[in-house]
Amino acid sequence: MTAEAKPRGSASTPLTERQEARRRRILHASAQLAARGGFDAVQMREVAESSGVALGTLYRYFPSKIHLLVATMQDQLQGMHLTLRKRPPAGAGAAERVAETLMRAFRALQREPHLADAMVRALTFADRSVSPEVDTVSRQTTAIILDAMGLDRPTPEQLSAVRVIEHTWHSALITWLSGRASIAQVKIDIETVCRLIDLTASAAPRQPPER
Amino acid sequence: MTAEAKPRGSASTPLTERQEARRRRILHASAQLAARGGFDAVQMREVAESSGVALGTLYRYFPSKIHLLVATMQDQLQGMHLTLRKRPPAGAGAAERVAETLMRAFRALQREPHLADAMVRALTFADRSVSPEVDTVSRQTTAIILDAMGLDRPTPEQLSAVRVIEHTWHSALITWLSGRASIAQVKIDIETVCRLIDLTASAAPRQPPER
DNA sequence: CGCTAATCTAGAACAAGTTTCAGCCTCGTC
DNA sequence: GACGAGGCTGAAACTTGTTCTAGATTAGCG
Repeated sequence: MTAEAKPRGSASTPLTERQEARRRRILHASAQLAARGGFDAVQMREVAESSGVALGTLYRYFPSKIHLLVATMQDQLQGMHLTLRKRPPAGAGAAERVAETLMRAFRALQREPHLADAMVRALTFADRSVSPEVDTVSRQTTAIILDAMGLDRPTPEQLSAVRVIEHTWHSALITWLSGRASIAQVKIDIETVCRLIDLTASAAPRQPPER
Repeated sequence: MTAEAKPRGSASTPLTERQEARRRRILHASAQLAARGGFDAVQMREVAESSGVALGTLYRYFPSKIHLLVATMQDQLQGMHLTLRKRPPAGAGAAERVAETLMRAFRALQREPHLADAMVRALTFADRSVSPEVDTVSRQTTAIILDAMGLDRPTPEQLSAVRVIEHTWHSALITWLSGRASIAQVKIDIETVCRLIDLTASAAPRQPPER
């Protein structure tokens, strides 16, 4: 019942330097193990040992394996967002640009399919106790897509389209990771769903369809 | 290395009557436990005891908890498909009919949210070893949607749209189950993605756009 | 520097999914 | 009706996520 200050979340306690370093080591170990063997290879004891931290400490930083992997995803997504921003997509329409961006992200994931597996499986398996963290990931993804669309003040309709695109993105990734869809198929699905953007664009009077 | 004939899958061994009964008892116990407490409440020992079967036998019928829950979903989906067929959707366009059908299915799931949780979580968490079973579920879902569209010979484009709808359906369910989206939001997402159907309809020369 | 509370460590312990095994039972066959 | 193969049972064992505890360390503070 004491007002404990766990090193969780965002602004609970500022985290000392050593704590920040520990957290970073843990995330690094997690990503490394995940890259090697996917979700199953990320074993809490191994993560602890591999990052030079006691099991109890690992659990203090990340209250479950799912929390850990979702945090790993936040970490990776952040890097990806920065990378993507460096070379913005070149397509003419918003739909093309979003599709191009997502395909670029997809190719990045293909380079580490096991890591992708671990992160995506954790994300979709997460229950209510991880909602805040999953929500953060979702917001990051939304930001990436809106970036690609070149919007900063989207209409509700456009937000709906973006949500649907995210749904498709996650689910398509899963079907690919579990070997039920080919890379080509994922590409098609992404391109298909991105057409929704044009649909809402015509309804949104922001960018007049001067053609 | 012996050519064992496990009571798995479709056509391995015809399954005797008692075996069929066992299988049914197991699925029933699974659904019941799931309906009570969701994914976590489906504990293999409990399923075994509750269906009057030894743990080893349970594992002979369903090689993992995920297999069991995916099979449970197949079972439930089949029932749902029959129910839905009885009263076909009444909307004018294919998009409306699909949206209506999915919303009807969604309301059915809302009646047993814990069961929905267990099934959907299992479905998205399934790895490659469950691919055939997950694929069956996917085909069942596709059949339901095509039914609602009133198609029996869809174009590749329409199949893409259906796949995207399925993606959205699964992912939207997950966000709802984990409390990150409201029922209203799921409705909007479904309606949004269903607009894709109209998009492909105009491109498909089957139903001439006689206005 | 010395104190106190919080944090960290090592390790045991627990929970639930999964595997294994010895022995009994059932089914199809002769 | 006896036989043999495979299926079923009961129980123990193993794995990995998670929790708990006692003692050592560390951080912040007077």
